[in-house]
Amino acid sequence: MIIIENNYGVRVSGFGKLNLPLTLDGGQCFRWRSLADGAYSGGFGSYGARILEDGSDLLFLGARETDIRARFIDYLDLNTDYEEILQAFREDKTLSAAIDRFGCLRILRQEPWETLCSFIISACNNITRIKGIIDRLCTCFGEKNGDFYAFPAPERLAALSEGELSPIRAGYRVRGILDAARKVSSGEINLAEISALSTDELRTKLMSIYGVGQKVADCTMLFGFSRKEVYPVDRHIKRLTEELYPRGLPECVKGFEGVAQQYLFSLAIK
DNA sequence: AACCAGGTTGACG
DNA sequence: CGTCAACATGGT
Repeated sequence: MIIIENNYGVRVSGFGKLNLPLTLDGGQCFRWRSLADGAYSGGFGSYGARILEDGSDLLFLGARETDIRARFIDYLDLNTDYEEILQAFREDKTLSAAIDRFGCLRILRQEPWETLCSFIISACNNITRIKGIIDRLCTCFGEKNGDFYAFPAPERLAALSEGELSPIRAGYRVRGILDAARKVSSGEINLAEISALSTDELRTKLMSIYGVGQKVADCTMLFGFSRKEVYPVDRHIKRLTEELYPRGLPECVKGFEGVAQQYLFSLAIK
């Protein structure tokens, strides 16, 4: 991979392929939006940026080079070789067609806290509105870094009452947000420590939070703990899986069920 | 204007 | 165990 800084920003090349629009705006995360010029503006944690595609390169604007090297590259999972994974998926007809259509969808390596909180909000909600709620959550309670509002820390949210969270208009999901913030900030759930747990133990831990069932726990594990073998089942994936794979997932996705899931989810929503 | 949205919970049989 | 309504809000 090559990373060079020039007057405009930072150019990254030689990382293989990436479907940037669908990776940043395909339901894995909720803080990016497309601009009129095709660039994506947004961020994660306390890091904001604008990302522009230039051929097979990426141009990062408005972020520091050190953050791009230390954070954004990993966030976009550019250090992972997807060729091998997708090659195996070719054995399945549906996935092969999805790869032809969508190219290389990468599984973002997001922060556990932001992912957990985001997917609590996602419950029985549509993506447009999820984005709106998270936007308000960040502008109301996140620290401002330049023109980007950081995702609020659990300590900040834990100090709030349900009433104080009403401006974000998250409805009944507020109770879950607060329970997660309280358990995480108090250390009752240590996100760094539990990242070492097995999938089943990790899921159980996450599900001890109010508003976190199996689906939200699994999305948190896939997108926030980089567990690519986890297969979150929402209403779309349930329907598609029963339809396509009544006798179980194909052997060729083993170990990367979560990646396959993201292709199927894209088929369902696009 | 009705139907739907990347569900979860608690009550009931 | 499985089913089911309630939950708060607004996008399409």
